[in-house]
Amino acid sequence: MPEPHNLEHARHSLAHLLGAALLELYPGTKLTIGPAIEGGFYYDADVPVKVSDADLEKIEAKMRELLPSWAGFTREEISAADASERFAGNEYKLELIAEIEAKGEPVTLYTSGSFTDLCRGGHVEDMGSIPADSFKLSRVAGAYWRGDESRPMLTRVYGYAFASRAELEAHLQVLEEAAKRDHRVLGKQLDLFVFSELVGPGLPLWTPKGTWLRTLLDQFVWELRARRGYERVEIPHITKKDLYEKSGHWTKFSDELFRIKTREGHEFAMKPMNCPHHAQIYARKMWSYRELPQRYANTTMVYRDEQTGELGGLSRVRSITQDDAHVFCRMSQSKEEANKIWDIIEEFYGTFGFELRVRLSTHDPATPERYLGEPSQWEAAENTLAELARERGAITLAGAGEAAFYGPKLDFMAKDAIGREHQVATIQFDFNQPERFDLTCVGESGEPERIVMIHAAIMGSIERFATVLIEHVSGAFPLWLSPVQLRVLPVSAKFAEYAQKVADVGRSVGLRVEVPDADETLGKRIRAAEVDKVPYTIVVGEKEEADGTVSVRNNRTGEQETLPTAELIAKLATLVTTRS
RNA sequence: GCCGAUGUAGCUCAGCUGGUAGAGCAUUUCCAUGGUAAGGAAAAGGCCGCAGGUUCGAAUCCUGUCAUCGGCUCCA
Repeated sequence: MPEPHNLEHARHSLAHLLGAALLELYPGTKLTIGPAIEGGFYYDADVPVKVSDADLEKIEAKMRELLPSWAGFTREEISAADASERFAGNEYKLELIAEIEAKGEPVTLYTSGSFTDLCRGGHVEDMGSIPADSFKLSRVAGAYWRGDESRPMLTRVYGYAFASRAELEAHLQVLEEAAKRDHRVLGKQLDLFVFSELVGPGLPLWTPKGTWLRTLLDQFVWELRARRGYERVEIPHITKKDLYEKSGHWTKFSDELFRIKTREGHEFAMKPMNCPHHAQIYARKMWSYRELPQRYANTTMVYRDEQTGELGGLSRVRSITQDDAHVFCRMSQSKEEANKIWDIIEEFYGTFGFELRVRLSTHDPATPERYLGEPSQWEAAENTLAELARERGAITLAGAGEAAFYGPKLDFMAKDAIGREHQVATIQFDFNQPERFDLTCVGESGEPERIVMIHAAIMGSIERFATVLIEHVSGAFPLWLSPVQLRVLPVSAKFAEYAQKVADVGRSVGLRVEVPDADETLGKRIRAAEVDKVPYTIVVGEKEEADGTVSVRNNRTGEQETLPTAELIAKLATLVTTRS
């Protein structure tokens, strides 16, 4: 969302102030760049000493100390040569100056207080307009110069900045809310998955409850696919390197491949993707165009040797479960197939209340060498996708240059309950693998015809989708997806038998029901069900047993009612089958 | 992988400047037999991440290592 223009100026001005503070506190510091960002600002500097989070207070104090001596910013335009002299010894600024000069832009300096910085502008008129309590330094981090990992690592200090103290605090509140929804916290609390130091980083272990979640999500996707003619396939998790040499992935993925050498010296790899395997299933025979499309679905793990620093919770792992599917079809069928996949995506994400946005990712005509295949083929495929988007009335973002090297795609972004957007599903056309594996069908004329392959992941990866979903619903899954759907609590042990009877009625229609021992007070057991985010708690005692009823408590709303057992169970069963 | 921080009981966390560990919740047992968000008591539970080093003595200081977190780079 766009923020008031002057707030961005305030943030940028505060970055200057931060730079000045760093310079004063750490002599020998070489400043680089300090932009405004969403929510605040940062400054990247080459600081000769180690700066840690503990120093933030000191830096912030220095900023507040300097602030009153700053007023407006004065602009000064100087020659590149003068600027270079002025920033002699600061190779970062010199690099920037050279770039500005090369672009033919004016070299400008901005001064406030006693601090002058190379800057293109965009400041507040008066530093006095920035409340001293409207900003807060948040953390120190490392960042590569120019975002290039082959270049020096700089010290980056981040700060939050808003128009007022109240807005700053509101922002911190939002962050706190997000932290409460953190899938790592909820995953532990709800007992969904764990990591073991013995198993290794990025290799999640799924508990019984977490496995229910995975299974139910996968089943849902499978139902949507089965209705559209997909068939399940299964493949081994390792393969000879030859497969990836042929597919072209051996070089592209080489750093990420987990390699295996057999005792006879043959080289294998854990699969980092499934498409080549699926292509080999397709390639098993000659196909008539009448038999196409062939649609193969396969939920399976792939393995990628991600750098340890990139791993985090479930959102970035080394064993990734993809709900992968590939459609092998003629180009003329591709639109209809993409349309069907889109239907699945819409129904799937709609069920959870995600708002979707679509990006049409096309090739960049300026760099044809980055793409494989005929320009005419690309154009046709991109037109197909654009047409489809138009027909569906979707608001599509243009993503020129965002295509994969092997074909254009539609990328879907889902907005979650607290407004964050996540890239989720994709529909990708692939010209590369049909070419490399010589995938064809026999057309009407009896001649072989090159086919197209469509990659169709709905969740993308179950791990990543699970993080998005857990945080979206804050751990309170809809009934159909809850690992435990119902907890039956007898008021006391006297009614344990009746509680079991009620549970059995639920289980007979496929509900997942728990009946904990009545060895704690009722209040405590009700609280436990609430904390565990079980959707419904049933309480039974003397009255219910006599009437054949149950008292049910909706743990999402706190409402409760008493009704005949059969009636409640039938109601819940309906909610489950309709996924409402 | 890089920069910074953190690692103490199953979980969440105390443990000041070095003198070999503590709470709450969870667990187990006993009492209480409960009516819609925590009844009471007791017990058990720790290679203070791991390996070295400094020291009479290390959870505490130093080095290395592993893991986690916040970023960077990369990515489903």
